[in-house]
This record gives sequence, structure tokens and C-alpha cells, in this order.
Amino acid sequence: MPITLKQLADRVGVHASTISRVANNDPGLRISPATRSRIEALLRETEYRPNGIARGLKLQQTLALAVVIPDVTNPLFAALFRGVEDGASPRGYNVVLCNTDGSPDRQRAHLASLTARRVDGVILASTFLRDPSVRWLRQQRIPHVLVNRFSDDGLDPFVGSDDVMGAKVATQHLYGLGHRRIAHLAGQPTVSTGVLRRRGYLAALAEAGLKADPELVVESGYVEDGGARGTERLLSMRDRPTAIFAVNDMAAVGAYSVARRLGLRIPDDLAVVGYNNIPLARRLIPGLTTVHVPAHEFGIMATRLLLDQIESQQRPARQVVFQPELVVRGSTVVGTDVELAPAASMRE
Amino acid sequence: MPITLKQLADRVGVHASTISRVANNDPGLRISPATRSRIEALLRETEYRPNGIARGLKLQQTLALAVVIPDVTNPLFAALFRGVEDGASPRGYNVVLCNTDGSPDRQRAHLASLTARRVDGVILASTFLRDPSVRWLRQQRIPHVLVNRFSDDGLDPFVGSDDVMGAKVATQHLYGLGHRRIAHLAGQPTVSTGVLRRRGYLAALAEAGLKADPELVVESGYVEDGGARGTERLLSMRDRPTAIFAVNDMAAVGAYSVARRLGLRIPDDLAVVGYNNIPLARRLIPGLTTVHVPAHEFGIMATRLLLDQIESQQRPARQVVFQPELVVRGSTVVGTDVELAPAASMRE
DNA sequence: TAACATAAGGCAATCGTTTGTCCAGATCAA
DNA sequence: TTGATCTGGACAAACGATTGCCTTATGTTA
Repeated sequence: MPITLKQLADRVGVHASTISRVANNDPGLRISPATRSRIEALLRETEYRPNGIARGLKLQQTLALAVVIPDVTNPLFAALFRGVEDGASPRGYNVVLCNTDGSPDRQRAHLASLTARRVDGVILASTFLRDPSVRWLRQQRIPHVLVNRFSDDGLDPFVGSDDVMGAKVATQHLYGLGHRRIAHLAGQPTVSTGVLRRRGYLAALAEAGLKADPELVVESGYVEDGGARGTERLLSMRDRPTAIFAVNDMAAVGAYSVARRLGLRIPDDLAVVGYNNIPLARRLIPGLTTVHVPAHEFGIMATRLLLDQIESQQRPARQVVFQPELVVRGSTVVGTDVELAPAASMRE
Repeated sequence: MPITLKQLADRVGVHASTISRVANNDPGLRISPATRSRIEALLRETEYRPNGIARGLKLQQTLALAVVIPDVTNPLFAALFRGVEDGASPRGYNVVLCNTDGSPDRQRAHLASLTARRVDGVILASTFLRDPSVRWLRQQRIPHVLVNRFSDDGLDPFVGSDDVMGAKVATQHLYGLGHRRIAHLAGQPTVSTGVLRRRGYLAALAEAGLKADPELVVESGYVEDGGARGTERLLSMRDRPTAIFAVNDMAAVGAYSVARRLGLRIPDDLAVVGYNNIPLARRLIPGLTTVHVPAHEFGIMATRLLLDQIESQQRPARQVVFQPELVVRGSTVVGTDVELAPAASMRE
């Protein structure tokens, strides 16, 4: 329904191509000042904007990116998306959002649909290890960047943080507080964060000279419910752990509710460390000690890698790895929840 | 880079249009079984998918919708988006997400860009009262549905809940508990939810025969910080309110932190009711009594209205209004936080 | 005055699909 | 044998913007 180049041309009495050149400021165009200003006036008056579809067909670019994540209601991914949009919007790109709920089938379906739509690039944060979808993206030569999780090592541009190090620091923190039976609510072995955080946990124990008890590692997955079930199992052992390192914050929340149900106090009876530092972490009582993951920055950086790749027409295969940072709160050390403590922020 | 119809045609030795008809199952096509099966085999083998841009240009439809919201890191809008995607994806649509951060300028810019992209429809949840952007959508005849907030009464298809009623029920709840000095952390008068919830609050007071004290209404906006500042002002009055009805949950969270700082216990010294029932509400301690807003259902319903509108080519101008529901938790009534109470869910 | 240069735009192909129309050959009836 | 009908597809015109090349009219130079 919006006005087309042809209609404008008929109104000015010139050819459509001339309008196009004026609108795009073609430097090679020689045109009389009078005609130019008539055209420019009309462009302003009609608020002409070229039809993006036609433009896309001709120029072979859509100015659209896609973000594929497990679930945007997870704050980590919501922040990631914001980062992408904040990076893409100023450069003229729109962003399509796709949720997979962790299903490889839905992921495949989404990618197929995005490919048909010819988005200029894809940011993927929902991959499994050795993910067929990623190989497919590579094969189709669709510019893409993996975020947070990766698939096959080193083959794709990637933005994330050092999960091994993060898990190690978290575990060392617990060890330093005197804990000797430290459990791990683990992620699936099919997801890179699951594998790497478990590895970091084990490495920290080894460096500390602690023998790793296989019973202390239970697979909880990334949701509250799994965390609760895993914690129940851990706390029903004869020789209970005194501390839990959870693969992410939601699993840690599951641990909170079980501890509460069993009447165990955090951190005195059970210390808990999470991962991601979602907004909820500082609102829990006590606040949840956790490893900060700069999701928003991930999004910005991933977009930068992606757009550079698109605009330069080559694969940089760059990997950007952030150093994780431990945020200590009341779930491991009493008295650290300063921001909420009455005395600390009393203004009177 | 993907294969085109023309290339396929060359491989089978027929005209591109024939491939197209086979791929689209054109009922009027007369073709020999042999040729048909050769073409079908090739289509499967190459996993041919038509170029969505070319298709869009020809068919004047992109199979893309857009969702424009203030901020996806707000759980309400994240859930809304999921609803939209869940409604749109099975019908073959992709969804572009745009965040405005409440800025009319960014909203306008996004809508302009979406229009240039020729999305098939827009779901808008970030409107102000008498929003120029909405008029513009109407003028451009772009199918759209307003969600949660509306702009000019009745002119556009709308999905939301009865904000006056919700606010009324919330206020009546507080009145029923014996509160007589009930304050309101209000939204901006430029946003429909702000106006309507304030109206519901006032109506409840009036019906109860309570005189409304203008000092008890302070504009906090929809963020934690505003809620905290508003609460500070309310609690510094000589005749303090004993209860607060907040325009949304985040403002209520601000009230929590101020109450805590001042050493006031919730609900004994101060009762608090929020609005939206974001996931955080049940995690606060005590749990936040709030009015449930079915954001996910909003998204699904809005998508239905939008797609019906698009596919039937006419403006239904339907309005779907959900009845809100009060969720009572510990911030108004002690002992209602059952899901977390030790005794209630102890399994041993 | 003829050849040439320059200014100011026009022409038409192209991107990949879709779809109304047309056509050549085969088959059939008379 | 001559039309008429049917089969099995081919042709080409869109959709709207971009862009390399061409054309026309005017002015300049030899």
C-alpha cells in the first residue's frame, strides 16, 4: 500500500531509476539542481521508504538477524537478546527471535524457516555439543555466531565466558570457607556449559587435594525442578554435603526450596553457589552467591562479530571469552547481603 | 547461495514454473506422473525451499509479524512474547522483536523500519494514550493489535484485562482486611494501565465510603526505583498508610526494600499488593499478593486476532478483555505462603 | 560546419517466485 | 482427412528497487 518508486516517478515526470539514485545519493549521478530538489521535496513529503522486500531481493540482503535461544522468559537469554538488539538496531538491522525450549527439532525447524527468509545472520545460544544444526549453518555458509554454549570446539565464531574457570572459582570459594563435602548439581553432558562447569568443579577439588565423590555429582539440568530433585537426593545421603555448587541459578533456587522445606538454614547448614547471576539471585533471601555472566555484553559482542563477518564477507572465526567473576552473597557468607541490610543503607 | 527454481528446472529439463506448481501442489496442474515424480524426487533430494524474499515480493506477504514492547527483560513482556511466538510459529510466521524502553522516538523508528520491511502485522504493547504511532499504523492500514495497554478507546483491536476491576479487587482486598489508610503507587497518567488502575483504586475507596486522600496517591511509575521513592514519601507522612496498592509488581518490590530498611514488617506494619504476578512475586519473602495478568494468553490471543485479521483481509476491531484474578500471598495475609511453608509441603 | 564533449537522465536487465495464458503434439470423432 | 479436444507443459508478465550502459539535446572546439 505504501508508495512505490514508479508512482513517485510519474508524479515528478522522471524515470524511477532517477528517483532511486537521488534517494540513495548516488555519487555518479549528474542531475540538474532543479530536478534534484523537486525529487527531494517529494521524497520528504511522501516519507518514501523503499520496499525492503524488493530491496532485499535485488541486493541479496535483508537487514535482518535472528537470535535462537532456549527460552526468552529465562532472564539470561532476555538480557542476551537485549544486547543483540542494542548492537543491531543502530546499524539498521531488525532481529527475529526464536525459542526452542531446548528441542533440537524446533531448533531445526526454526533455522530452516530463517534460512528460507534469508536472514543475514544467526546468533545461536541453544546448541548442543556436536549439534547437527550448527554443521548445517556452516554448510549453508550462513554467517553465525555461537553464544554462551558452543558446539564443536573452535570451528565457529563464539562469544562466551570461561566456564571451567568460573566453576573452579566457585568451588574454590566454597573450599576456602572450610567446606569439604561439596556437591554439584550438574548440567547435561550434551551441553557445553554442563560439561565445562563440571570439569571446573572437579579441577578445583583435585587442586585442593580433595577426592571427588561421584555420589556428590547429580544431574539436575537447568531448571528449578531438577535442582530441587537433585538436592533432595543429595540431602538424603548419610554423609550429607555441606555445600552445593549448582550449574545455574535456577537449579540453585530448587536447592533453596528443598533446604527450606527440610528446615536447613542457608548458609549455616547448607551453602549454595549458583551460576549466571540472574536478577533473581540478589533478591533471594539470603542472596545467592553466583558466578556473573555478562549476558548483555555477550549479545553486543556477538552482534559485532556477526556484522563484521557479514559486512566483510569473510569468516573471522574469532572467539571472545570473558573472564567470569564471582559475586559473593549471603548464601555462602553471612552478612554479605549489604544492599538489603537495614544498617547499611539506612539514610536517617 | 541456496538452490533456485531455475537451477532445478535446468536439472529436470522442464520450465521453472512447472517446478513451482509441483512444489505448491497447484490443483490446476496437468502433468504426467513420470515428470511429477522426477520433480518431487529432486525437490526432496535438494531440500528445496523457495526464497522467502522473492516469494514475499510476489505474494505481498512476508510471513513475519512484529512485537513491540518496552523491554523484554521485564518478565511480563517476555511471557507475552512467548505467547505470540507460540501462536504464530505453528502458522508459519516468524516474529521480529523490538524494544522501545518506553521511548516514543524509538517506537516510531522501529515501526518505520518494520513497515519498510513489510511485516504482515504488528503487536504493540508499549503504547501511550493518544499515541501518534498507533494512528500512523491505522493510517497505513497495517494490521495491528494492541495488548495490555491501549491507546484511543475502542478504535483498535485490543487484548488485555480489566484494569479497573483488577485494581478495585486489590483495593477491596485491603479494605476487607481492615485497612483504612490505603495508598497507591500510581503509574503515569499517559499510560492506560496507570489511569485505569488508579481509577479502580479510587472506585473501591468510594464504594467503601472512604474519602480519598490525594496525598496517598504518588506517581511511582513501573520500576523498582520509583516504587522505592514513592514509598519513602508515603511512609514519611505523619499519618502513615497501613497498606499500599502498587501499579505493578516492580513498584511493589521497591516498597519492600524501603519497608525493610525502615524496619517495618510486611504485612503486619505494612501490607502490599502488586499487579501482574510476575514470577518474582511468589519468590519474595513474604510472597507478594498481586493481580494476575495472563501475559502468555495475551500473546496467544493477540496473535489470533492479528492473523485472523490478516488472513480475512478485514478489520474485526474485536476487543478481548480477560477478568483479572487476585492472588493472595503473605504480603497481605500471614500464613498464605503455603507453597514454601515447611509444614505444608514437608514430605517426610 | 563537422566532430566531439558534456549534461541530464532514460532503458532494461536482474533478483526468484507465482500464475494467467498460450501452444505444440497427440488423440479422437466424424 | 479434417477439425476438435485433450495433454503436458512452456512463456512471460508481474512484484519493486538497483545499476551498468545508452540516448538525446545542447554546447564546444577545430
